[in-house]
Parts: sequence; structure tokens; C-alpha cells
Amino acid sequence: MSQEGVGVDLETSLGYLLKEASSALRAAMEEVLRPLGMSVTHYSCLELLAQRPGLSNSELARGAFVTRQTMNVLLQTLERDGYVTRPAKAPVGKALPTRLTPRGRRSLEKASTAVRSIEAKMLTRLTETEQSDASRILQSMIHSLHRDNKDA
Amino acid sequence: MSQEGVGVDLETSLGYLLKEASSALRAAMEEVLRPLGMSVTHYSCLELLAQRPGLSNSELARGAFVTRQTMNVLLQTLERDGYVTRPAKAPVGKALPTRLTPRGRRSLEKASTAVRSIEAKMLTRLTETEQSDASRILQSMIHSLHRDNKDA
DNA sequence: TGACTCATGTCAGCATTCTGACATAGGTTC
DNA sequence: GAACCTATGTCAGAATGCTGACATGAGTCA
Repeated sequence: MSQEGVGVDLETSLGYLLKEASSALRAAMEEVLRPLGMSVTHYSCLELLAQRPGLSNSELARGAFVTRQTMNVLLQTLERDGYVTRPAKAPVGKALPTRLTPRGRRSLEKASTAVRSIEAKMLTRLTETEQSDASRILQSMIHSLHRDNKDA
Repeated sequence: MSQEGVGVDLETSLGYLLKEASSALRAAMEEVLRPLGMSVTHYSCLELLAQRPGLSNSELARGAFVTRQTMNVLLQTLERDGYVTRPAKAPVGKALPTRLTPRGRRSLEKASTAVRSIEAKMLTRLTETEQSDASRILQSMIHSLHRDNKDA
């Protein structure tokens, strides 16, 4: 495995570990979503809509961590296939509030169950305390990364 | 911001937080690497080679969390532009050990500095204890996700 | 009112990554 | 040796996501 430890700090780099964990999670999600004919972004969009009905395209994009252009393409497909609906005219501004159709809700059910089992699997060896530690630490990382360092 | 809390557990989902943190890290890395004309995968490849000279294409792919086809395309570009070298003939098997050229090493230096500053920024508000907690917890998650549940 | 700024939806083109496929090198088992 | 399995490098095509660009709607400020 070419594992001669030559001043390697990849194993101890939290950035690398974060990427590795996220990659493993995504791979596991893709594995269970593929049989359902659903991609991770596809699932994320439906899950967001189930928990927050009426989100606009741009809001969904931010929630799924893709650009609004990417989400727009996905929404057009989901709308064409009858998973979501959007009004033809924006009630206010340009934002079009999106909602799940019964079909979309049904489709999400199995996917949601599968994904939750993945998340449970990920946490099997962690105590309650460790899980709340993880939550707090990850939120701190997110906050620090988003913060603009404009203080000279 | 459409934040009416309707049975939402996205904020408390560790899977979602993991994706959010990873996304923020990647965005921050892209931001500092773009001026250097380097993508995240591009940087990852060079960093891996600096720390473990002689890695093959497939090993680099696994280390950078992409497919070996993707890494192959990248390596061909890096080789053409003189950042890495590979022998024309495999010394054993088919694996071609890859190494950084002086130019590749120089190019990596600035990028490595920039990326380490991002990682430091990410950890600013975390204590030593929290950082080692994070390391242990992330490794547990990775282990659990990779483990095949074949035990009936 | 008019100019400015900002967020949004959307179209088009490009970049990146992936899946599928094939041939080859090495090891294992009989 | 032969059959088999696995890992590797590589080519080709498809899928996915991104950047650039434009027009529109709403709020701000003079």
C-alpha cells in the first residue's frame, strides 16, 4: 500500500479527514440511492422541499450546495416528471415557490429511509456525547470558514 | 430566509453538517487556489506526490477521492506541462510510479502554504482537545461507513 | 421619478468527473 | 502450463456541475 511514513501529515490533517468522511458518506448515499434512480442532489432537493415547502430555486441551490443554475436544470426535470410544482407566475419578486407533488412525496419516502439508515450506520460507534461534540465542532468549522478575515 | 422551523432536522443532521463543512472547505480552497491556476484535485495530486513520491495513478486516485480515469486525465496534463514525470515502462506490473519535477515542487509550495492557512482558519476557534476529538470522531465515521454490514 | 444595487430565473457553453469497456501484468489454484 | 481473479492504465462517451451572461423584479437613496 505504499505506506512508508515519510513526514506525512495527511493522516492527521483535519481537512483531509473531513474530505475523506464526506466522500465516504456521499459514496454510501449514492450506493443506496442508485437503485431508486435518484442522485444525491436529486434527493437533497426533495428532502429540502419536504422539510421547508415553498423554497425557491436559489434557496434550494444554497441548501444543496450547488449553483442556482445547476438546481434550475434539476428542477426543470423534476417538474417535467411530476415530482414538484411551481407556479407559472411569481407571487412576489421573481422567486418561484416550489412544492412537492404527492408523487414527489412518495418517491422521497423510500429514499429518506435509506439515507437515514446510512447516517445511522455512520454514527454506530459514537456515543451521544461524541455526536453532540461533532455537531458543535462542525458548526464551528463552518462558521470559521465562512467568516471573512477583514480584521487587519 | 424562509426559516420557519417545521419539523426540520437538517440543522441537527450530522450528515448534513458534514456535507456543509466539506463544501465550505472546498469553496475556501478553490478561492485561494484559483489565483494560482490550480484546482483542488490538481493540488491534492501534487500534495500526495510530495508526501509519498512514487505513487501510481490508481493510488493517487484513491488518495484524492476520484476515479482512476479522472486522475489519469489530470496526470496526462500535469505530465505534458512538466509538473510530474512517469517512466515510459512500468518497472513492475503495470503501475507507473509518478514523481514531482522541480517545477511541480515549486508550484506546490505556494499552494501548500495557502491551503494550510485555510485549514488553520477552519480550526481557529477549536481547542487542542476539540481538534483531537474531531480527528477521532471523523475516523470513526469513515470506518463505520466503509464497513460492510454482512453480519446478519 | 430616476439611478443604483441586489437577488432571482434562465439560457448557453465549457469544465470536470463519471461509467463503460478493453487489454495487459501479476498472483493463485488446480 | 491453464484457468481464473484482481489490479492497473487507458480510451471513448455520457452525465453532472460550473462560469458567463442577460433580463426582470424589488428595495434604497438622492
